[in-house]
Amino acid sequence: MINKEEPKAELPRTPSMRRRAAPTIYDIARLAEVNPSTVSRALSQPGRINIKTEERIRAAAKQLNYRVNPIARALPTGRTFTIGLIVADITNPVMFGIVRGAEHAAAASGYTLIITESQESGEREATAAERVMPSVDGLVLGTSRLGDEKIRDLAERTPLVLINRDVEGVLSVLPDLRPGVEQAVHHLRSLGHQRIAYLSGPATSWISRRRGEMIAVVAAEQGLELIEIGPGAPTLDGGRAAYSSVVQSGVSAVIAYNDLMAIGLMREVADRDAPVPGALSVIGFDDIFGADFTTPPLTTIRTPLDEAGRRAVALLLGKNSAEGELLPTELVLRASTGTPSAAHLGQHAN
Amino acid sequence: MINKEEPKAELPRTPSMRRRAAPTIYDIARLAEVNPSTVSRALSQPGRINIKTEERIRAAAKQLNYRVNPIARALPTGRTFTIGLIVADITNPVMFGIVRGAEHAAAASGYTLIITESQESGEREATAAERVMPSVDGLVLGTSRLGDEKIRDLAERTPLVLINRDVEGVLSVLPDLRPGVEQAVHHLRSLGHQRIAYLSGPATSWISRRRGEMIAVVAAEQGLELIEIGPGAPTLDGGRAAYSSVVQSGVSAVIAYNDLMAIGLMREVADRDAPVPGALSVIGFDDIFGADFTTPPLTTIRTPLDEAGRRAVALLLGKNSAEGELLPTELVLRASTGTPSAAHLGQHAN
DNA sequence: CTGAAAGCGCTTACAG
DNA sequence: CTGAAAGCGCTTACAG
Repeated sequence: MINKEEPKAELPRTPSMRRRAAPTIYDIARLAEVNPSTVSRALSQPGRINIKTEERIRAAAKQLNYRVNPIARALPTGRTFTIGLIVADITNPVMFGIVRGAEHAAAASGYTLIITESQESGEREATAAERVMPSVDGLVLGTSRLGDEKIRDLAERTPLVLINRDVEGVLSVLPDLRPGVEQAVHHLRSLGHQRIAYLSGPATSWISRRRGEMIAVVAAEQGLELIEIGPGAPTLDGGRAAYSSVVQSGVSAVIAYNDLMAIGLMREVADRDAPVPGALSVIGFDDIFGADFTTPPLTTIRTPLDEAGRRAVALLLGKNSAEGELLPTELVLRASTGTPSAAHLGQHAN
Repeated sequence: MINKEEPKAELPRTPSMRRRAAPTIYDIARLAEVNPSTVSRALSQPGRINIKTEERIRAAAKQLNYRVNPIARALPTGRTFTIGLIVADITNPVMFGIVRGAEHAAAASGYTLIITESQESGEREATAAERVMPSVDGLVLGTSRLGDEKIRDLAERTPLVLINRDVEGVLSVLPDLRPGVEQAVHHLRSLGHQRIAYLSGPATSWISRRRGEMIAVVAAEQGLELIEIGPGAPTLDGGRAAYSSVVQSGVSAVIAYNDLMAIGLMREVADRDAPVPGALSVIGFDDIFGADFTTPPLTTIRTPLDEAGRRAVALLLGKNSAEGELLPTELVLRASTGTPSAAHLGQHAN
């Protein structure tokens, strides 16, 4: 489609838009007076052939400004040197960290990243995976909404690493939620909160359930009453939408599934002219870009997103120095948490 | 490297990690009892062959759960159905909008996006372009740091679209800076500012120069004195670093190259216990995610980033319905701008 | 409409 | 060490 376009009359793109044929190993072979197979060896396995010959070939390649065609190389070898990353929603800043870490790790190993979006749909995620699989050496599912079955099925057909998701027999990079959650719950309790809520994310999100479970465990340990609200969309709007449930629940503090929901909830509270943290203390998860820009700055449980992306790619490439190791979490104390006031949002629900 | 790894003894990944051979058109041909070339036609050019035969072939393909191998298809056709997007820095939230828009537009046309980062280096950008070119049907340079020469050279070898950069004879998507800048400058003047600064971005950024030029033109028209500060890194730190120059300049308001610099500057001012906008009014460019989270929320000149990414891909794919049309800009009024106080940051420089 | 063949640009056993 | 050949999974003139 691109190349078939007739040049528009008004645009002077004479040589532009018309692909110049790239030199191949045959061109080099002719120039260096060797067999193409020798060129291939010289270029892809340095040191394996006569040094003189190799030098001659390299010189010819340089002269022709030759670049290997990765597509042509991929066909016989099955190695594409690209990695597919599938995320639920690129719009979500949580992904930025993962994308960035994954891109850097991939680039550092000479790999290219292909990013695809599933739009929070398991079905679309499966389609995307199938579509991209033949072109990649492996897949990382950044925020899978797929069932365990399907994930195992994919893992049988291609190297696969999961982020924030645990499926028996499949590689994954997972956080150690306990330290961050302990610090958060302890922080709330020491502030005087007695009744708190977990605002959960998408029902299909494994990590949302895990976060809720860990909070439940720790809240019980520390003698706090916990109410679960949700599920909701992992977005600003999802957080805003939870406002009335939060009021009804009678809690004085909420830990949201992620920073986006936390921020959305804070803004809804502010829009109702109630103060944060006076009327409601709010804690998020992730520490995304901008979490410290909010008013008040958001207290949040940081999970190292960059590191997750980086490690997922490392696992995929077999550089699994840290295989099985959990990523640390920690509470980042800012200003969205405080002493519950007598007039907190949920007081009349008691 | 991935497939060669010996399965670790402790991991029960027997069939996992070992690629199951995918079915090919030869498998289908055998099953449907036709020639492979017929299979190819049936699948890639529906309606071109006998309907009965086509149905038989489709049934066989379905039964085998066949997916075309895009790499194998790309070799004879030269069409990869993927697009390369090169950005200076994925870390920069400005890119998020572009990436998102580009990804959506690409996906909508059945294309896959490859993202590469040049890390603000023209040299690395050139390398990335060369590396990725054989695998893509076209390139969009999101924030090119390349010289005009090199860009033209690339454009001669592959379909290419520029964002925020104008090079004769090369397709590009550009903003119409005037309305946004006019509104911003007028806004500052009506607030009582008389002496303002433009905090410029990277010296190699074409759009940074354009923004500065447009501000200069409009400031002159409206009778404001303009000082240029910079160049600086287009980051939070770049904004912070400009603090002392801003103080020295004696201005009461600054328009920064982008929101990141604007936010960085605001935070530096706040860290010095000076109020924004009292001590200094600050305006950014772009309206990135989080620009409305800041304290105070950032007044900024919005440029539609998603739309830029989307349109760049559309141009690349020849769906150039809006070719040559400029993207609109507008001032988003928030709270980082106000009346200059007598005690503004730059007062003693006068 | 369909088959047989050649070719896309590489890699890699197999000989010599 | 190097050449000649086959093959990766497709597509597409060329015949029939």
